[in-house]
Amino acid sequence: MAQRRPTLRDVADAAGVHVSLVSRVLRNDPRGFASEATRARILRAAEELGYRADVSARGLRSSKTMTLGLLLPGFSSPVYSAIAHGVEERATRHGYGVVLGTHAAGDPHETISDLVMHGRVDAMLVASGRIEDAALRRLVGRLPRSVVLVNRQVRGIAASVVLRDGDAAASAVAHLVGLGHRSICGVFGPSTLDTMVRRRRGFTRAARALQVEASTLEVADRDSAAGYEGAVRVLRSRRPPTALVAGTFPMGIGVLAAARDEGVAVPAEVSVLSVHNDQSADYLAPRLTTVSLPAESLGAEAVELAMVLTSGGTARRVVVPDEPQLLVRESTAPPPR
Amino acid sequence: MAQRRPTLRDVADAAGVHVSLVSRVLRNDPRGFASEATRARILRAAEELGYRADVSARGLRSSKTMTLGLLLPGFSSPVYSAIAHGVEERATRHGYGVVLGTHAAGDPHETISDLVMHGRVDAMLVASGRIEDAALRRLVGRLPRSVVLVNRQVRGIAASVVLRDGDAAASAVAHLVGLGHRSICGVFGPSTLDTMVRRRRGFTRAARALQVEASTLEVADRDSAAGYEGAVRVLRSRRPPTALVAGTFPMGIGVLAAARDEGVAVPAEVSVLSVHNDQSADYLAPRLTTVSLPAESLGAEAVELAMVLTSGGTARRVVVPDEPQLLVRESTAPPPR
DNA sequence: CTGTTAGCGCTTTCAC
DNA sequence: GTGAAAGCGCTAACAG
Repeated sequence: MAQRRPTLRDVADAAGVHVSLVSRVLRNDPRGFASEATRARILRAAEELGYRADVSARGLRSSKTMTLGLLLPGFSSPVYSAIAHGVEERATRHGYGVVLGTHAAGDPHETISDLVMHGRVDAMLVASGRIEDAALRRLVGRLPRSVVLVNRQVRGIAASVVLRDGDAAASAVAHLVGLGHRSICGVFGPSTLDTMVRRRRGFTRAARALQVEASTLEVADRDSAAGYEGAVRVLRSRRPPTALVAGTFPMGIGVLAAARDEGVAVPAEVSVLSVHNDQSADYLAPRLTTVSLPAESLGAEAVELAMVLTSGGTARRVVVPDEPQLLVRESTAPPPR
Repeated sequence: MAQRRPTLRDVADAAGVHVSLVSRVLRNDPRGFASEATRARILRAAEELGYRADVSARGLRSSKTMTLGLLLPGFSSPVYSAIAHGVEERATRHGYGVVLGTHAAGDPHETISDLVMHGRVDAMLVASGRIEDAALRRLVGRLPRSVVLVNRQVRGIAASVVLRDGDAAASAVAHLVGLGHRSICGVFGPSTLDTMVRRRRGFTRAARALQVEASTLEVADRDSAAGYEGAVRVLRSRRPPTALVAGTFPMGIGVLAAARDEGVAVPAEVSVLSVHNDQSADYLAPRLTTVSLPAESLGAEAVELAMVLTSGGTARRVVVPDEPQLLVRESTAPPPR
């Protein structure tokens, strides 16, 4: 039991050939066209011994670790979980491993440089909104072809993947206007997060295009507490809107709670809607209408872009094309009167 | 820019010594007591060059990858996010990396064996409830000292870390009984998940000890939908209980929604309580009373146990000692009448 | 078609 | 105290 893992050597011996040939055959190296007979023998031997290439050895020799680093600020938001899941799944499909780096409290630089500088990873996927642009640019400057921004764009950094955040917000506005609303307020997280900026822009643009009165409120965070706080302020204002758009799903939960605490009926007196969907939307009171964005694709596409980069391709800005999906539930209705 | 990473060789040259000495000094190898002077020179050179040992090379030579594998079924439940976070944080503190393996759809065996057999990791932390006991035992049989079960115990596998699930459920019962409830129902997920089994046992034991009427219902899953479905059945039964305990937080959300849809007021007509807490508890209607369990510690303790194992220590069953915390919010109250 | 020969960057005996 | 040399398991030139 627990014997040592078989090496290339073991396979070669079993097949009666040289290790290098085994290596080539197993990797489908173009220069390794063995005769059908030996090829079969090698494959069988490898199979029988349960041979798996040692990634350390391979990495050392070829300086490809077959590993991607994923930097997250933590798992505070369901979006991060979705990204992680999408990344892991797609990376696996390409034979890549994923090493996790979070930096809830700590210094993101430390995390990144540890991963990259120890030669642990071939590329870094950075899905943290909290690192400043300048710091990010500095980092990318030192590691030109191996950083992909996820759910974020930064001037001067070419490789990034984002969703149609603006369109999602616009679609929320369109839905409300279709219902008859003429006065809508958007509650968004801090404009240091570029998803929030894009959603706010989409919101404002759509409102202008549809000629409705629209205001936005920026709050300090993008969690339920921030949504709650923002909604309280809006609902207590002199002329409250008839509809509220929350910048994130957790914020939507907060907005709903605020309306309840303020004694404002949803959707009878005010409609509520959030950008981004979540499983639990169906279990809120009332069930929250949302605009769904494919967060898992974000991870998958980021991996694809990383694959392109590591194989010498050129960086691009990717926008995941999936149309935002409006999911009408119970929290939106025509305005009162 | 983007120059190649400095090697041991570079540091040695800069310090005017041999690589082997650098290696020993940098690792604080007991056999490497350099004179204070050279020691200082080496340290300075390494610092200046920004030297970081290449993990592949180190792994190849010492067959220690300084990497832990974390197997999750996905990020379906917030508990998995918490575990991942706890693992990552603690592993980093020990200088270990974490590679993620999920198997939402795919074959968990593939994931595990890929990770382990490619020599990617020194140990595997298995936090999936979905793999069958037998399969797990088989796996551990082949990799004796490198598998740690997280949030799960399996007969025949010594290394595991769990929380005080039973006590958490018991504490929920105690709270309800203290409020005056005499008829309580527990809705738990499938008994193939041993957290569910432990919670159900704790529930039943506490009810018996406190001499109240208690029944349990097993539903097919442990998400909001399952909680909803279970609660509907309970609330429509001939003699519904005055209180419901949900086996997980998502189930608690579902139970709340079911009560609302069935027209049963919470907490006036029925009290609801969940095992496990979550941020969003404060934003539900009504705010959900929960029993909090330290899910992040689960990850941290699993890493500690893995450290023990990889350094030749003996496997043990760890129960994270933290007392479950009852967080009373709005969903529990004395029974009607 | 297949084998030989060098290392990748590091740790680890064993010398001096 | 420090250096020399070997080699972890693999891939990549170059031979044949």
